Formats: sequence, structure tokens, C-alpha cells
Amino acid sequence: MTEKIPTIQDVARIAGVSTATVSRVLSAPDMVRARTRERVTDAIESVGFTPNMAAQSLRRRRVKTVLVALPNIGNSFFGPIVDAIERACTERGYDVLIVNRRPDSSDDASLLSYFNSNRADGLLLFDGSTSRSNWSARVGNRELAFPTVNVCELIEGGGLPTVLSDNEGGVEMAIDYLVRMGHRNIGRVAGPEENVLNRQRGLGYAKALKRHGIDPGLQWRHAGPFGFQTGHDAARRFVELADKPSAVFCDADEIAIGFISELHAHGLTCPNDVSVMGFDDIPFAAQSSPPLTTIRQQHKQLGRLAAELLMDMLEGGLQGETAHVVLACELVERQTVRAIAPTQT
Amino acid sequence: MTEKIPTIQDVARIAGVSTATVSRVLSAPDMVRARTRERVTDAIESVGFTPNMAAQSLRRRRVKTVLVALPNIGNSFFGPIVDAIERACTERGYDVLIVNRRPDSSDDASLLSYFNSNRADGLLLFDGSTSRSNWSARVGNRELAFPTVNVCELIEGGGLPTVLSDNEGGVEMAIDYLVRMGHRNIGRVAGPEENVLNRQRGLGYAKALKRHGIDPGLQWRHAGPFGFQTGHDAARRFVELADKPSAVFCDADEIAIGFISELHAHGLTCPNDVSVMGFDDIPFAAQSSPPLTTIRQQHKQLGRLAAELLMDMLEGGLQGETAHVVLACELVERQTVRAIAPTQT
DNA sequence: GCAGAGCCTGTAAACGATTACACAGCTTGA
DNA sequence: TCAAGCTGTGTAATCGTTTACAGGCTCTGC
Repeated sequence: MTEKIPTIQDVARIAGVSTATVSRVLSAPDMVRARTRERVTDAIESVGFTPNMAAQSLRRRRVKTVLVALPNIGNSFFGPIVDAIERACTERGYDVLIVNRRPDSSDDASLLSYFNSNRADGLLLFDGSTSRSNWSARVGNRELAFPTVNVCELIEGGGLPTVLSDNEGGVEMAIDYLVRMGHRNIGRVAGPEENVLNRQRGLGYAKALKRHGIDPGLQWRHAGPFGFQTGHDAARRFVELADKPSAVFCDADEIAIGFISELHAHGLTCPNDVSVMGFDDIPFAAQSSPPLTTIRQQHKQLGRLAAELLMDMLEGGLQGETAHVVLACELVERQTVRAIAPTQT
Repeated sequence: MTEKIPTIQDVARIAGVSTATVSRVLSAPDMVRARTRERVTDAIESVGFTPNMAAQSLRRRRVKTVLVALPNIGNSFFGPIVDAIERACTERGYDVLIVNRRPDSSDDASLLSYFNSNRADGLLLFDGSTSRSNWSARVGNRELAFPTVNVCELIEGGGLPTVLSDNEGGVEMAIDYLVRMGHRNIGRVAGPEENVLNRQRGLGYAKALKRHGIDPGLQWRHAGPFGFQTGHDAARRFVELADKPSAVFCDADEIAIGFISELHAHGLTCPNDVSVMGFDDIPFAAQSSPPLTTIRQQHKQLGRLAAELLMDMLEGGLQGETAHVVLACELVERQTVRAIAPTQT
């Protein structure tokens, strides 16, 4: 019994006007006389008309859709951010298309195709693989026009507008705190080597340590992808260590939580045997046992600002200046860091 | 320097054929002679042509896009499922549109509009508010045609194809296990009252208890939305209890983890003071301290099967039979349940 | 040499909206 | 009375594909 979906023609016929008028009622209401307008709105109402987006996009040359390219939807870090993006977008009438950017399908081409096949007007790109700085070149080549905002991470030299946290400052804050708590032997479990975040956070780590007269080069270090597994691996190496750091800074909460969890499995406890800090403040950080001391990123803000920025770009054309938003981080003190008497090493 | 995006016309001109032929090369290659075909593919290659989806959708009357309506993207339970959906969809050339279904914007109308405005061909609906069984009515009324698959939850009486876990059986499994471990005073922290999952899991709970000669009506119970907060609330009530259950079954891992976390804050520990079980096996369950004993849902499978089913429907038309897939759950034994000597109450 | 049957390919009409342009009807002011 | 200027509306072209239909070509068998 599938009735046909009503078109603008149906509305026009019922209201006794031309399709042009119906269209105008929808997009420029005060261009049409009040009485006519009312007849049209009634007709729209009565048949339940909704403009066909395909037709509209074809004619208008834009789809009011934003593409969100994530490295891994499964990672709980992205949940709140995507949530904020979706909110901001629907508020302004944009749809949100999600694509999981598998590292293997490294084809930026497939992202670009979303643009020139008219499936998305703009792109929110979560990507910081430094190896991918050729993206900008690629873009510069021919399709410069795909409006893109880098979120959370950034592509160095890409020249793209960016919204991210002050990663360097955030880590400095963490290290300062650990030092203040008496730690001077501070290890680090880092993110993937080829990632910008890893570099930025590494910078903050080194800078802060140096400021306190500690040689960053001498500290214990482990690196791996963002995720529990890296925490596990690090913990297994950690327990073997002869000279254990009294504190370990982890580049991500998931890593920190994996680290602590595996530590427990080996009979060590946090913060008694070692203090641990994370980075992100994902929702679980507050729930783990013990609750994780960490550096908070402003997830909601990151998502919302990036989305707003992109939509502004889409609507205002390119504004000359390419924006660069950096959000401050915040120290969240919970229970995985213990104050110790400063030892003379 | 924004060059124009190439159209099928450009390709046709370059290859020296008509647009019809180009179109055929793309959608029915063996309808055109090998030599011509090659000239066309070369032309396509050389200008980097990608069909304009808006035009294609307009003509073909389908957009190859699936709408995913979640109650809350932020909830980490959905991560792996959405991941699986996205994988299955892109494999078959479908895009994934995400919409966060805020309870307040209760308008099913807005979901339907995705359909009749030609923005999505089908819907993966995560929704189990029993109050919403009018959805089916609404659908039956006029827009029956929006192909929909219920995922994880289901709308009772909606008559929609469904993919979900054996919630009842899963909880029975949990209770059987707790009883086997010596528990006979088993509380429950339930999900939101108006949710089907709550009902289904409640059924399993009651059934299993009765089978073991325990009166479900006499057990301690707390209910609230899925999320940490409910766990916290439950814990605060729990610590006040005179006659504490020796075990508590939680309707979701997030609830269980919140419960344990808040218990710790009050000086009680799990599983020494109380055994706790969750449901879902979200990624964090294995990482929390102590690792959570829970009932695993097959997230990947749920997502993939639902997506496949929907796409099959879209491509094969409606198959007469409306499918009803129920996936088995699995008990994951970790460390939040302690064996106790059965007490004679 | 020709009818008939296949193959390929082109022509042109959709799909459902938007919008430049034209124009009808009314004011207004000279 | 008429030119000029508004308003409000309709006409028709357009966006970039797909596809029904028609027709040209080649091949076969007589």
C-alpha cells in the first residue's frame, strides 16, 4: 500500500500555484503574499511534503552533510566528541556521515570522493599520522576545495584549520603535578610513534622534566598504539624493571587503565607501588578503581567548535584566515597518584 | 583555482561517446564493446570522474545510505556495534548516517523524514521504549515503506525485523552461575522501567530464581537509566541496607562498574563484601579492577547481521517473512564473583 | 542479395527541486 | 492619461544521471 511520496508538484497542484511559488514559500517566505503562503503551507501540511534532498542537492550543489572520518569509532575517547558534533550539526540542519578510517585503506582518495561525488560538503578529519602530510599536497594539487577541519590531531604542514587541545601544555601540567608530589623518576607510556599527538605530548614531557632538572633521556619509556593493549604490554615490561620509576605518565587513559589493570594481575597496586596518570579523561577514568588522575580534554567543546567552524566555512566561504583553535586542558586529581618523600638520586 | 568537478558529460566528450555509454560502462560494463569500454575507462581515469551521488540518487530513487538511530552515541556499549555496522555497510558500498535520538525530540516524524526526503534508504533502529509501540502504527498508517531493522532492543508489537541478544537466556545464565557459586540472596540493579530490555532481563531473572526456589519478589532491587549514575545511586542505597544481598546482578556493565566504584568509595570491596555481575561485556569490563564477571553480547555480530539484513531487504525487496535473529550470550567469568558457603535463610 | 536477429550505441525524456527572467496588475507622480 | 516602479507569480531552463526506445551495423543462413 506504499503511497507515492508527495513532490513539490503535488503541493503546487493542491494549492493552485506553481512549483516556483511553493519553493519560495520554503526558502524565501516573505517573497510571497501572505494569503498565498498560507494556502501553500496548508497544502504542504495536508500531504506531508518533505523536499527531496537528492533533487535539492543536485540543484543547489550542496548536501548539508558533514563527513566525520575517525580512526576508530570503537575507541571510547571519540564517543563524547562525536556526540557533540552530531548535536551541533543537527542544530544547524546538517547531517553527519561517519566513516571509519582503517589505516590499511590509506586512500585519501576515498575521502575526497565523498566531496566530488557530492555526498558531503565538508570534512572533520581526525588524523595525525605524520606520514600523511602528503594529504595537503594531494589537496593542493586539484581538490583544494574540500573544506576540512582537523580535529584533535593535526596534519603538520597541512595548513588546515584545526581544533585541538593544548597537548604540550597538558602534559607539562601532569609532570609538574607529579614532581610536586615528590616524583623525580617518571616513566612514560607513549602513543604510536608516527602520531603527532605522541610528538606534542613528548615535547611537553621533555620540557617539563628539563625545567625540573631531570634528564628526559634517562627515563623509562614504552610506546604503542592508543588502547588497552599498549598498557598491558608496558606493564609486563614494567614489572621486570630493576629500577622502577615511582610514577608513570600514560599518553591516554585507555593506556593508563590497561597498565593499571595488568599491574594488578601481577600483584602490584596503584598508587602504592607506582603512581599513574592518564590523558583525556574519558568517562571511565572516574569509574576505574582507583579512580584515575588525569588531564582532561574538553571533549564537548572540541567537537562543537570543530563542527561550528566547519559549518561557518561552508556557509561563509573561505575566510582568508585559517583558524587554529587550541583548548586548554585541566588537571583532574583523583586517586592514582601518591605523594612520596623526594628521594635523592 | 577550484577547477570544476568533472561530470559524465566531460567524460563522454573526451571518450567521444554519448553519456549513455559512459553510464553503461559504469553500471553494466558488458553491455558495451570492449574497445569502447576501454576508451571510456581511460577518459574516466584521466579526468578523475566520480558520479554525482545527488544526481544518481535522484534518478535511481535510492541513496545507498543507511540511517543509524542511537539513543546515545556516548555510551560505550554502542562503539563496537557501530563499528561493525560501518564495516558491513562500506563493504557493500553503503554510507552510514548517524543520528542521536534524544528522548525529548521524540518525533519519529524526524526519522521518517530521512526516508521521504531521500536521505536514507533504510533504518537501523536502536530503541526499546515500550511507550513507542505507536511507531509501528505510525508506520502502518502511511509510510510503511521505510525499511527498518530493530537492533539490540525491539519495539513490541512493531512487527519489525529484529536482531538482538537472548537477553532472557543471558540473565538466566548469570543467575544460575551466581546460585552455583552459593548465592541465594541476589539483588538486581535494573535498567529503565520503560525499556524492553529491562522487561526481558527481568523475566530471565525471575525465571531463574524461581527455578532455584527463590522468590524474586523478595529480592532487593533498584532501577534507573543505563549508565554509571544508576550504579552510584544503587550503591548508596545498598550500603544502607540492613540485610544485604550477597550478590547483585546489574542490567548493564556500565551500571555494574558504577556500582562497584561507588561501593569502593564507601569502603566496601567487591567481591569480598558483595559479588557483582554485569551484562554486555563492554571493552572496559575486562580492564576494571577487579575485572568484571559478565554476560557477553556478540557486539560485532549484532551490528553486522543487522546491517546485512537491512541491506538484503533494500536490495531484495521485502521478503515476505520478517526475520527475527536472536544471538546467544556467553558467560565471561572474571573476578567480581566470589564463591560462598550456601547459607540457610 | 536479402530478411531476420543480434549486437552496440545514441537520442531524449525523465527524476524533483531551484531560480533567472518575464510579465501582469497596481500604485504612484507628473 | 501615461510612464515608471513595485509586487507577486508563472514559465521554463537547469543541475548530472539513468534508461526506454529506436536505429545502425554486422552476421548468418538461405
